[in-house]
Amino acid sequence: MPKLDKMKQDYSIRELAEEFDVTTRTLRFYEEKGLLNPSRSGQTRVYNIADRTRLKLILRGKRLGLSLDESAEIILMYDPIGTNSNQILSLIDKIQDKRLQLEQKKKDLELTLLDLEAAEQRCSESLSKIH
Amino acid sequence: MPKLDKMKQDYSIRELAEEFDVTTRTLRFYEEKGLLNPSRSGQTRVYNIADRTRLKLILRGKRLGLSLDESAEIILMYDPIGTNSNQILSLIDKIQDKRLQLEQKKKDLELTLLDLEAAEQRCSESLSKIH
DNA sequence: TTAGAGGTTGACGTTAACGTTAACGTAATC
DNA sequence: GATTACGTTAACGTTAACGTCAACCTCTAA
Repeated sequence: MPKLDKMKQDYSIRELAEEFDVTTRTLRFYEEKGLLNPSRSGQTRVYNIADRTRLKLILRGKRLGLSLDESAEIILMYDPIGTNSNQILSLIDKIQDKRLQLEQKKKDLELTLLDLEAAEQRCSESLSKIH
Repeated sequence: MPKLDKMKQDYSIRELAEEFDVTTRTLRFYEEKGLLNPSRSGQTRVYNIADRTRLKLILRGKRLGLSLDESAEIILMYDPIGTNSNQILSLIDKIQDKRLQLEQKKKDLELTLLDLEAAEQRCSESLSKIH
């Protein structure tokens, strides 16, 4: 009886690259740096849903201005690696650190958005003066 | 009668560098790239309060993961350069574009924060299970 | 069987954002 | 007048994150 698993999905390197609008070189590069670990069919890379998710997180990190190393660090935080109390406690510390950093980033972002809003406002006023 | 102006403040390159925790090389580099334009006393650079503000904005941009060019672009949006309607309209467009980009960035940021929160939660639960 | 579309591993090239060193000028201080 | 502290320009070095070849495999369709 064949095991039918609708959820199981594999992707070629090209499929994944096109979906996320990156090059295959990028995917190989991420693998070199230890950010992705696709399995192999012969020589050929085979990506599964978990790899896809990791890639998504990496690219989200990039959009936030995180380095690949930083994204890798954060992704590691999502996985329950440590098994003893000390490891978990140290992980909690690291998570809180990152959260603070990102909160700071969020504040900077909001300030910039406010500045842009004000600038747009001034533009509109200039326009209405010109009539 | 000497003009006493308490607000007028000048800074040496070192003062500014130390205040913002960057190197003097960085300030000279920003000038090369057209991001700063300090006046000169002889050969020596003299920064005023406006230069300081621009630097602050550049560094804020960096923390957001913006490139220097992007920051320069944004800073230009703060100044009312265009004087005719078309220029102003085009500026408003650009401002709105940037705002959308930054809003997207903010969403990504918030997602990441949620993920980290969840991760921390799981850690805490692991801990309480260990007891 | 050959042409084409996919994959692979090197390995060198490129850009941004500075770091680093050299070689020099100047002003105060010991 | 030599050292020290600060400034200058010029130029080469460095790192991250890929781009861009080249040279090669492998399967399938014409």
